[in-house]
Amino acid sequence: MTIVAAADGSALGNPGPAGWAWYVDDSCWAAGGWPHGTNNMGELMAVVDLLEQTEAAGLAGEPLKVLCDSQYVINTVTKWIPGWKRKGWRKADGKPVQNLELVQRLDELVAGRNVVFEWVKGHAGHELNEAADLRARAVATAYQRKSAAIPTGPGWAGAAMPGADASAKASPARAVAPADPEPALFDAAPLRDEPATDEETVVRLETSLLTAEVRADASRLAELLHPNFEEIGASGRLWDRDTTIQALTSSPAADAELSAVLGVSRVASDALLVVFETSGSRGLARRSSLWVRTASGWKLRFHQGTPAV
Amino acid sequence: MTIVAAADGSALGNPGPAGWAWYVDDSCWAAGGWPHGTNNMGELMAVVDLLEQTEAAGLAGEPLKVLCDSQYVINTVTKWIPGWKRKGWRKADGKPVQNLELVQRLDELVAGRNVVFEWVKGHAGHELNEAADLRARAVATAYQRKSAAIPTGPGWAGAAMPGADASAKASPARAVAPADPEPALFDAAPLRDEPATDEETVVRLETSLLTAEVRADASRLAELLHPNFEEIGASGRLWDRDTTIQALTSSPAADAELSAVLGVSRVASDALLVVFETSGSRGLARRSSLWVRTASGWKLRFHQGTPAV
RNA sequence: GGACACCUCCUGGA
DNA sequence: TCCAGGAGGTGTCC
Repeated sequence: MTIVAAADGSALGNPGPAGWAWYVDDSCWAAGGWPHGTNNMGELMAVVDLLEQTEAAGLAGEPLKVLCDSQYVINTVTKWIPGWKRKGWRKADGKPVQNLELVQRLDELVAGRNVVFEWVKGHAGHELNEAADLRARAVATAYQRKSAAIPTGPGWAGAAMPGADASAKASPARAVAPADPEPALFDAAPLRDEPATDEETVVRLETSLLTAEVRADASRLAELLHPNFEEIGASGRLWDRDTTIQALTSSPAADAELSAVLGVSRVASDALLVVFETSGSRGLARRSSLWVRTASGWKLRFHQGTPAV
Repeated sequence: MTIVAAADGSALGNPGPAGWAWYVDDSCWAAGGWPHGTNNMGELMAVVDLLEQTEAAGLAGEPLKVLCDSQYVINTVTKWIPGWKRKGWRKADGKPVQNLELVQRLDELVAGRNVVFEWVKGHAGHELNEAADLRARAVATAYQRKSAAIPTGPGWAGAAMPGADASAKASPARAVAPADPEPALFDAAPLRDEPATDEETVVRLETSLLTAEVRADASRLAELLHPNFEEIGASGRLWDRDTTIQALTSSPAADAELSAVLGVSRVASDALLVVFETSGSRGLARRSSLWVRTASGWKLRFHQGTPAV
């Protein structure tokens, strides 16, 4: 039989704490989210996860109907992707497509599957849509409260069970009940994808920039340096992005190491300032780095170093 | 003396039988309503009538403070009207502004008057607000019962009297000549001067920080330096806010001047990065300043200087 | 310019 | 709990 599921996303403040969910019935739904995301990331991820879980459950051959209130998602998958591919994942205006990773996952997942998308008006009383909405919002709220318990749902029952195999499928309608009779609504935050805080992320990135490995890697540098990156070096010299990448890759040896992080502060919702010290062949230097969050992650926007007496 | 009045509206069922009222004291208040109206019509009309009656009483020159629990009314008069005018009385989404007639009356009435609006939380025990609320609701209830008697209040004593004219003003304390040539001290959106861009503002502030005048002024410094201000000085020394203010005020002489602004970039919606050069007794230095916008204006969050070869 | 979604805030009610 | 009257914004695409 055709599987019918609703998918929805939520982002408090947008961007802000975000959640996604898909829902078939009370014993078959899943949800997740991020400490910081957009409404559209949520809308996309809800569909991506639905496709992944049905596939993992061996239902890739089953017709699937996805109820979705986001025209962005529906148009992405049914209209816009072919054009974007043709243009190297560029939009009509030449700028890169947003949420590219999710969009490409969606594109691959949908290939060869029997899926139809149906637009439903949001908040109009459609039962499945409301159920997905509720669960997506619950996750966003949990992230907002920095709650430990993220209500992720049972997923596709049977698929989630490591032991599930063909023999188990003898049983009725929708697979086996999980060993735990409890519907398992609230999983403790799974350790595996414990989201690092933004502060941790940025310090990790900062540290990586001091390693020879990253300094030798032009594409990694290009990922980490903001398009408008500038730097005032410890010598007082001004550097721009291209010059910096060129200089680093041509002599990547690490010449200083991070000796202390003096502070990591959020100076705007999407900007973190890291103040730290390095020590190396040229002595102690105090440094600041301004990291900003973009659609494709945290980028170093500005750096300045000053030799310390 | 400054007149202080509360204004409030009420609509049973919303929309439904509706009332409005303003209140100064038990002998000076007015109320009215409609058989069918909205809460916001009531909130607007309460202020409109207050302005009309004070004007008719010859008190247009008197400072007036309006206590109002409706953010809709306060934002309308202090923030949104200029934008609506620019867009032909359209809202952000292109649809027409609601309650247009009342809004335009309010706009005309407020022009050239010395009015301040203060938001008070509804139903939080503010005496004047409760008194106005009571009277607005009484009118709405009267309309609901199709009562013949609508409690409209005494109005502005004397003003409501048809015979009131200039000669009557010999009487009490308040009142000043309405011919007052004073132009409008209304503190919302001064239309007269083009607002500076954020970039201009921040460069001006940055420049002012290099003057002896500002460096000597602890309270001005306290205004300009963010509560979490930090600095890496050109010597490599770390400074915090208090230490900086103390050092500057104890030896405020300007020891460098701004020789070039190398860039002003928005790194977040409320954060600007200024990169510039100074030259002074200790030679050339390249510097960066991170300014962030707070409720009380732009504040310097971080500064770093590096001597240039 | 259009569309869908995600919100934020205040008030008024039943 | 539920609903309505009002405004502001962002995320995304065409």
